[in-house]
Amino acid sequence: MIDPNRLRRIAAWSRPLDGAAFERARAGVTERSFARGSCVFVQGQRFDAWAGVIEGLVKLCRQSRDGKEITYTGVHAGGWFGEGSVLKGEVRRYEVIALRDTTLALLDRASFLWLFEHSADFNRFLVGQLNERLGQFMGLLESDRLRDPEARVARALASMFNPVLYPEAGAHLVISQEEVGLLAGVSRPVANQALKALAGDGVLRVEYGGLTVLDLERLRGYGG
DNA sequence: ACATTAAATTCGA
DNA sequence: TCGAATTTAATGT
Repeated sequence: MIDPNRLRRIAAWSRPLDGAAFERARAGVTERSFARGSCVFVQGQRFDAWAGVIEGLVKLCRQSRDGKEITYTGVHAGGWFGEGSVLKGEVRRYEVIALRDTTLALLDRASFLWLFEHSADFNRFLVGQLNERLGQFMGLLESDRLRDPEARVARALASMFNPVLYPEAGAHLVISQEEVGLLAGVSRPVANQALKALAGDGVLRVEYGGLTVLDLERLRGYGG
């Protein structure tokens, strides 16, 4: 069974839980590693666990009929995803790909539902998370500049700096420009240009193998 | 696609 | 264990 301190470290939601709920979470969490490029969850498969990224980076995406791929969002260390599919007990509507070597924590469906039924603290976290995602998707709908690479990159990044979804994350993120491109749905060179433009506006700073956000509000503004 | 530069790794003392 | 040399990864155009 997972060490209690490790669980607290990798799962912000576990920290407010009381003794019984915390033990239930402890019993339900397992860890699993995925190689870069591998598929974590297949679209259409029945999904039975809620997942959190301990280390690495995954993207949630969907193949449309004409073969084009739509990336919903990227999830990096500290982020949890899949609550929708677990709650509704329905098949996955999207697939999850590891963009680099990644370790996930998995909370099995039975434990998730138990916490959902018995823990107000757990529900508080869930509601906050769902609300934040709703806001993200409403922003997506409003956006009229989805074709502009700068806006796409800005949106992809802004979602990864969401302070509710990533309570631990600072302003710095380790991510290559290739990974930015995969998340934003643009080529690596285009991602490079977009990042440079954003850096020129003083919204962020690009570094080797990563970037630092200087003005999150303005970064958000690029998309919606 | 190619050239450049940063970082990680290996190897020899 | 230190640092130079080599290899790998990321960036810029």
